[in-house]
Amino acid sequence: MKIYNTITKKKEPFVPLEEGKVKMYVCGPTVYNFIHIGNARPMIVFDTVRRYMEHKGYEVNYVSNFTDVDDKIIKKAIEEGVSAQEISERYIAECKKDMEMMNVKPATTHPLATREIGGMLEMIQELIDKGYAYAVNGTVYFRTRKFADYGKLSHKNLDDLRSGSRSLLVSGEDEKEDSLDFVLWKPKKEGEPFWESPWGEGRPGWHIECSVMSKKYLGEQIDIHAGGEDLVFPHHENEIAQSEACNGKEFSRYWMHNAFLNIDNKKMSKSLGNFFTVREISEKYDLQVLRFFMLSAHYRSPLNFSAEQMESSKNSLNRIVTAAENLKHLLGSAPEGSMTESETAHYEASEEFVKKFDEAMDDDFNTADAIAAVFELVKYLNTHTSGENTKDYLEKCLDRLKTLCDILGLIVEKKEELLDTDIEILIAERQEARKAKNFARADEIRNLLLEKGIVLEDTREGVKWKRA
RNA sequence: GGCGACAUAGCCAAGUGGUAAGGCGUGGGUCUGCAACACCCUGAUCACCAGUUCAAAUCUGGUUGUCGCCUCCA
Repeated sequence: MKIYNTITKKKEPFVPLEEGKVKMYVCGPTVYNFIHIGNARPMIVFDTVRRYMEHKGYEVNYVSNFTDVDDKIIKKAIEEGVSAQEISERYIAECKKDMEMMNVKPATTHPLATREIGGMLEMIQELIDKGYAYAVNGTVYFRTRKFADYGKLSHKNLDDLRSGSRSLLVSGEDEKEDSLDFVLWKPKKEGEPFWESPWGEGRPGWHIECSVMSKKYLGEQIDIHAGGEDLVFPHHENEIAQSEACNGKEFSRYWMHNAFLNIDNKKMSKSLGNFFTVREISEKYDLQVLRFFMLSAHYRSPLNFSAEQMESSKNSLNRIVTAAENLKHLLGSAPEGSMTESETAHYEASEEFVKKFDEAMDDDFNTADAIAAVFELVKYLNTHTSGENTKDYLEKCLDRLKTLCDILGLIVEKKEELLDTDIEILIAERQEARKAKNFARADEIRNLLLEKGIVLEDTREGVKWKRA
């Protein structure tokens, strides 16, 4: 398995710190509103990474935080006249609902920044003791000049950064020893949530959260640290500085970053206002469609979101789901017995697509290629299954398809829902009408059901129905 | 201004040295009472120019274009 590592700019073979185990940290969202579809990309992408690793037999300890103290949360709380905690709790709950609809597995641990203040105070103190941080007027800064490797992740030229930021210097910033120094602890402002600290009442800087939570739940060294590409600098660069200065060892072996999601070829951002929330999308589409869309491109390529692409994704996903449904339908009337010789041959031949799928995923999680393999399997199964096949064979085929889809987190098997009695009666009546060649009545019933969201299909093995 | 990425059919998107996967869409056909599903057929020489090589979408240089980071942001 190869992973593209931002820090080396190369695909590297994945070798875990501890055999059979993966320690993975993914930077989570700041919860001051419903998450938007840009937030959803890393969630879906890295959930898929996790699923594939688990499929390969790794025990994955997956940690993803919620940043629940931040200027924007405070601003929103003031607007609504409620506490910051109320805001963050509300949107954490909503975020979890969205994740479930996208079939993103809950993390092993979802730590909250506000519950980890103690650990942050400890790490900040340790950094001060080691000479990597200093306090000025209630603010604690990280001393970037002291950390020799500063810039190794983002590959920035520090002198350029310094001269660039000199012109941006804001008042109050001149208390820093160096323009690149960043905040570990900031003093409270009136009306803001705060905690006691040796440097005065205040709250932690953003970067220190992740260093502390990663250390607490995964240890001083982890296998993979992931997030959106915008986090490379400064967030992840700063995390490395904090963690490595404090712990004296390499923080994370692999750094993974997903590219951005654009909307109609423009960058999406909260400040520009051109964003969709996941919740909005869920009103129009099953979020499985969104998941499929996200996986249809490589995670390191920019992806453009548009209505047209969602329609296309919907149809594509439908092809896979239909194939699974067809298999299940055939299973209903399939004869018992073990696989015949030709069935065995076909089943073995379909292994080729599994192999192609694995190769794609092994190559830095090339989900676009993996999906192509799924489609090839779909076509193969569509062509090589019929009402004459044995139950054994059909079950194995369905299982093979489901296994691949499950790695991608795509649900192809809808829950069995009982038909309302009324609908059953209508289907039966339509069958009578068809027998009597009263097609006008048959079509009338079919359209009636369609309006209720029930789609009928007449197959050789009887009438199939599904919800649109 | 500094750093970096990308440019493949109508749309999306793999492929990084040996004569272009897959999906959507389009058009035609088979099946079906019709429809749906499925299946078959239908499409690109890979932004442009120059070079390296027996051989390049794939390497090198240049041109043009799009985008990202450098500031809170997934």
